[in-house]
Amino acid sequence: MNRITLKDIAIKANVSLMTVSRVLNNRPDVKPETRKKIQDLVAELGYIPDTNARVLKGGQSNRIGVVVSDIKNPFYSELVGEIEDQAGIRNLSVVVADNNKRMEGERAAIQSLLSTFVDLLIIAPEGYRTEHLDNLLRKGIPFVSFGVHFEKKPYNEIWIEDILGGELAGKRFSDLGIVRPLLLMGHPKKTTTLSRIGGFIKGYTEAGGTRDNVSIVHLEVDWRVSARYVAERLLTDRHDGIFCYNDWMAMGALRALHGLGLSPGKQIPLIGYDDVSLAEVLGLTTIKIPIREMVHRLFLMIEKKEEGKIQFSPSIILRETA
Amino acid sequence: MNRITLKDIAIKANVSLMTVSRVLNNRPDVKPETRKKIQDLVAELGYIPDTNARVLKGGQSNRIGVVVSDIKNPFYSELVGEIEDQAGIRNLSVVVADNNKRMEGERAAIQSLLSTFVDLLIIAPEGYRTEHLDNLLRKGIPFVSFGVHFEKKPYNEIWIEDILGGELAGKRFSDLGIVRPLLLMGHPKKTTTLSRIGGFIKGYTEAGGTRDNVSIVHLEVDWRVSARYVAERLLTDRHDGIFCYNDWMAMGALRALHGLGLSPGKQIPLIGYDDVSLAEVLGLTTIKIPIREMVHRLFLMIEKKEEGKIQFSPSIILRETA
DNA sequence: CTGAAAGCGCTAACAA
DNA sequence: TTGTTAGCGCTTTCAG
Repeated sequence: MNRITLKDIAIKANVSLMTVSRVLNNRPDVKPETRKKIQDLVAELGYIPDTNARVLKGGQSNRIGVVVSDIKNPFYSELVGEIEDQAGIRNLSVVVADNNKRMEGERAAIQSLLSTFVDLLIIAPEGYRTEHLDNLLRKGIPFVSFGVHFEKKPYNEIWIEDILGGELAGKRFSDLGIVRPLLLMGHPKKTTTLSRIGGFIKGYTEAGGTRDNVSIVHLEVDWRVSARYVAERLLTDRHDGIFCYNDWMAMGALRALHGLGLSPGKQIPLIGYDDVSLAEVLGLTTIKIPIREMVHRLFLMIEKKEEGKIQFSPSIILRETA
Repeated sequence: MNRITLKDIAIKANVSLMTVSRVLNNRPDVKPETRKKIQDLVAELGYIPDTNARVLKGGQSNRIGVVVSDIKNPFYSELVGEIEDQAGIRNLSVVVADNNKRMEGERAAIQSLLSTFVDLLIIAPEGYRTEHLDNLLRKGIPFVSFGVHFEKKPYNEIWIEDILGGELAGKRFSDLGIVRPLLLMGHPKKTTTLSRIGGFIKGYTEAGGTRDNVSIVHLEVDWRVSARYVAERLLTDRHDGIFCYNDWMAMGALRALHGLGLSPGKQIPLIGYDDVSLAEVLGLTTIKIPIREMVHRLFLMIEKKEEGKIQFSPSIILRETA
């Protein structure tokens, strides 16, 4: 394999390692001719610096790690896409780790990213256990929590006000006269789940709905699972509206509604969450999380080395399904 | 930040660096008590090995790099998801680089992955320029091309027979009596584009269709772009069927058809390509690329250090839209 | 079974 | 403006 190293270049150019290093790092103190000669050589030989060595020496890795729950979920793939775009502009590599929707996976994912030594971790946490995040804090490893709010923890965060998101959906359902809403939710311990449920009930009851009529089901966050649930239970349980934890699950519900010969929107209102581009295609009414703006802000935070908690507000996007 | 190193452990355990290293690498020649003591210490201190140092010393990085065109395209996010899953099982990290749909981006992406030193690159190439791949070959950097077939190049490949895929769509359109098919395709120089078009024409004409009636348009691979095209041109150009380069574009076409008040399938047949899970939800007839099986095979290839070209065949999945 | 020495590619600090 | 030295954390080799 025989990678080309600084040394190779130094020898060919008849200078020392350091001179080459200086040129590569754009240091001012190199004679123009020497610089030129080295630059030509670098281009000619196709030299690629070894980030590992640089990191070992205590430098930046120019890598950022991203931990998401499931890259197949379009919310996360759009998130990673935005991060990729912003990172690309800044010449950063993105290392992605998928935790397979498991809390335990989140620990493993972080561990794996740490061993490759990234400059910063962006974590979209499962959110109901925090020891591993506390650990990062203790070790002084920089990270930002994306999406989830930990009120009592001093983590840096870019988060979204999920209670408001739930409220918007609840109010809408009440306005539409839904009397037996079905909430297809994710893991019952996740803060996001709890906030969305709490918000929904708040919005629904404040607008006149009856709390006892709200059915909440916790399912695996996967469209196939939500599709199956809706197909099997919607009619027997006589629900007249569905609010989903995210668009990914709503997509399954939509599929099932079509299968049942029901028209989403006309007969059974359906609201998703996230507003991935899929939602627009499906005509899905949903609660929008402004991913792009959040990621943009995230990078500003990184660059300015700001700390703190930045809150974004969701909004409801009305389309055909509700 | 003060990461915990081998040395820290060695000092605490009153042994040398080497003994600790041996324990961590599961070498047999360590006294059981010593091993136990060190393992306890490792767990207690939360030691995480530094992959960079290991790599520098000439070891494996346990990282694989993946270059895709656009992670927001569900085909690629599913691909990365599958790779993640397989990699996770094997304790490998996945470094993703998005080339922003640009050829030039592909070079940059590869460059960036090489500087972080991955053991292997998985590249879903744009496919109409190959110098950078030839370069990898020359340097002896292991990589596998995913999806695209380079007949005359000795690259390792897991590829899909796109001509057959196109043929299946073309035959279907001819069988359905489509007389003015519209082909919404990607970059005109990509081999995959060319194969799918060539295959379509072959299948279409062999089944009785007239070649001159086939309209081919090359668009940016993005659902918004295809949606706009269909909305603006479908009716004026009197097309009666649409075959898309992939499901991502088909999704846009579907959206536009709904907007025009046309029923996909009944009035205007629509066929996509890839069979991402989205397609199932949308009831989209499509040409299936067996991603999971391909990735599975890819990892077998990696493990056995096999070389060569492995071909998969697409199949048509009939759903509502055609 | 355990340890000492050397060196991977790079850069910070100092020296010339 | 350029070079020398040392060392980041780890593993390979060789010596106890």
